Amino acid sequence: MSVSIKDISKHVGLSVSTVSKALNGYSDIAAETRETVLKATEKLGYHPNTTARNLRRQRSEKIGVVYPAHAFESEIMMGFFRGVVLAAEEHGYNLTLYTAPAADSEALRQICRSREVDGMILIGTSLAGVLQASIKLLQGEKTPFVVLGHPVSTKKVPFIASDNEAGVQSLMKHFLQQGHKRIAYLARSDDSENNAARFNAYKQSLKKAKIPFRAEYVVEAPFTPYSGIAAMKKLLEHPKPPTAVVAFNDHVAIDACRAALERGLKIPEDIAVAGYGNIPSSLITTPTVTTVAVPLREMGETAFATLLKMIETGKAPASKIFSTKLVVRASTLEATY
Amino acid sequence: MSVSIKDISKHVGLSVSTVSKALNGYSDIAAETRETVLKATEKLGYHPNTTARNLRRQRSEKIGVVYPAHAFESEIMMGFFRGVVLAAEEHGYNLTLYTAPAADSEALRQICRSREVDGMILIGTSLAGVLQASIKLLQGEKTPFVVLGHPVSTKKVPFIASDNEAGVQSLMKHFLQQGHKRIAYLARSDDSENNAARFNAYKQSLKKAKIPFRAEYVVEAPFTPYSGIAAMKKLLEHPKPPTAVVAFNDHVAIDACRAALERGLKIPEDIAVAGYGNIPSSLITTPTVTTVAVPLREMGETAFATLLKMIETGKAPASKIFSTKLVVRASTLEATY
DNA sequence: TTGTACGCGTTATCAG
DNA sequence: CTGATAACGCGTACAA
Repeated sequence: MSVSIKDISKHVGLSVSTVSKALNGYSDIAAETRETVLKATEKLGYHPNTTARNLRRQRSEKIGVVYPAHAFESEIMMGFFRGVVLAAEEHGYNLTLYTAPAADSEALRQICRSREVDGMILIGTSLAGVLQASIKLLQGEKTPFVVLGHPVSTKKVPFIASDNEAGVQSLMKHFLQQGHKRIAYLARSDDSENNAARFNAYKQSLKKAKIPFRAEYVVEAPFTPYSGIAAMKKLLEHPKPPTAVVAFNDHVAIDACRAALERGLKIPEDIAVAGYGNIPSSLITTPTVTTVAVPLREMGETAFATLLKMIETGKAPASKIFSTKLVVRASTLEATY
Repeated sequence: MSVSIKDISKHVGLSVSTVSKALNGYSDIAAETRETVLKATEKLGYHPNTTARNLRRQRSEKIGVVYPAHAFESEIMMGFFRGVVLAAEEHGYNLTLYTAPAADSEALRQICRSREVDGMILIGTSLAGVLQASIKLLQGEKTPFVVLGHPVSTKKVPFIASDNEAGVQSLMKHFLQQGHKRIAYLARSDDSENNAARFNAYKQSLKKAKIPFRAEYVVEAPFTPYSGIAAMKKLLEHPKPPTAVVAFNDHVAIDACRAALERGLKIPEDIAVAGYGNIPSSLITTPTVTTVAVPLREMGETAFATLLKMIETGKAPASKIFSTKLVVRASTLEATY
């Protein structure tokens, strides 16, 4: 058994509540008394039992982070995590990890009802529908939450996302200016809202440039390691393969590059490839990958800050959409058609 | 206020304790009574308050994971994390995150005394001394803990590590067989024990091959992003630069490759580079990086399993050292001297 | 300024 | 088989 407030109470001959007050900085405690208590605290090596404190205070100073099962394989997620972790540390909160419930969201409800966290951050991207289901469920509970890395159409749910449309538009503009006509899109329908927005920007850009949309130039790359390789291979089997590829994200783009290189193609001369996210890996592959830079860490920090505000004020702050920045690298650089 | 056991008690007209027993599967409860209680539970949407339960049970079903501040930038750490996360989920435990205390380990003591976790996993690698200090402190507490990814010389502290010596030896053997005479080592003294072991294997291998050790062929690459670039540059300034480089880990090796390529060198013709860890990135860079494969995920899982055993039995299981496997890739492949 | 008493939600013990 | 009672460790109106 650890040393508790009761032990101190006995040791200094004061009541438990006096000790408690002294420790919690109440003003109605004699300076001398406080001194005595603090000394005993030091001497006995007392540390408040957070479980008991939480039970009493009805909060835990902990934030739950819910993430898709394979998050630790995605550098995008890790970028978000970094931000959340940093912000949490700064504000004296700890993080409790929960993998997103594959099917039943019952687990989530349990977490809310059990009050083991003061709020939750849902890191976006998950199998289609799962995130939506989770959101729906959480709306029925009182635990505040924010969604990170994924726009949410449901009103009143604060989310932190990047400007998918503008990001992909800048990419498309880059390709169109280079004279590309056959531009493909490697999709991730699993990541519903993000994909929808990026796909839409892709289509709109084509339309604006009066280039007909071709369904054969859209191939799926699901959220499994190296899925982009198979997707790209399929794309290259087309009799008139694309000259440029917009990948859903950098992981897919990197995979796509590998697949193209393995086919003996030159990047960007034969085919240009671009991604989304500006993850660390996009800088170390050959060729380096042109991408849409997204402030992952900052978004994570903002998600935390937003949640904190919800916890403190009880109100839902506005969602935030971060603007992006085109980063042109070798994978698209030298192509001039 | 959430619905509590008391509400159910009222609703079904049974005492609180009977309800509790029914819910916890005690055998001395009439089947019918249990049925009634379970139904009410369902109807009222009851979920046990874990904080209260933990206070009573004196445990939290949570494991603390302590990691160095920049862990989310290291794929090695992420590999460990994956394993820990998976194992925790499988065993119904949740993870609470703590960044390793930079200086004062007082925070760690607080965590132990406050009993907010049942045990802790210290993910190795941190600024020199910090991990040692933490271990020393934790030994004075009763919270069980294991160290992951870092051998520990202190007896009675269970750790999960990879076989550094054998790993680097296999790498050195590979280089020596190719005829390399000038082999360099990019060190990371911060990661004390791992580095010591790898460095030692490097030196021993040289000695065995009767190649004199040269201090100029050892350069530091601290635990900061892209530190390997500067280290490699320094190495290449040597009038007689090495023909092969053993990097502390894959991140450093990848950096080293970049630096060499930027200098216009060919890999592996001009200089061969090998790393340690077999992280995902080592497979997607150009050239792909020869490395020592380490079962990161499995190590994480084992760390968790070991800790669980400690929690359940109160005894300290043996440490485990995982054997490694040489993975030869393009960065060393074609060199034949 | 200090102490008393109670409650947070749960579980364990012991009578009945 | 069921229920009253205490206890886990802490915080806070209220009384003294």
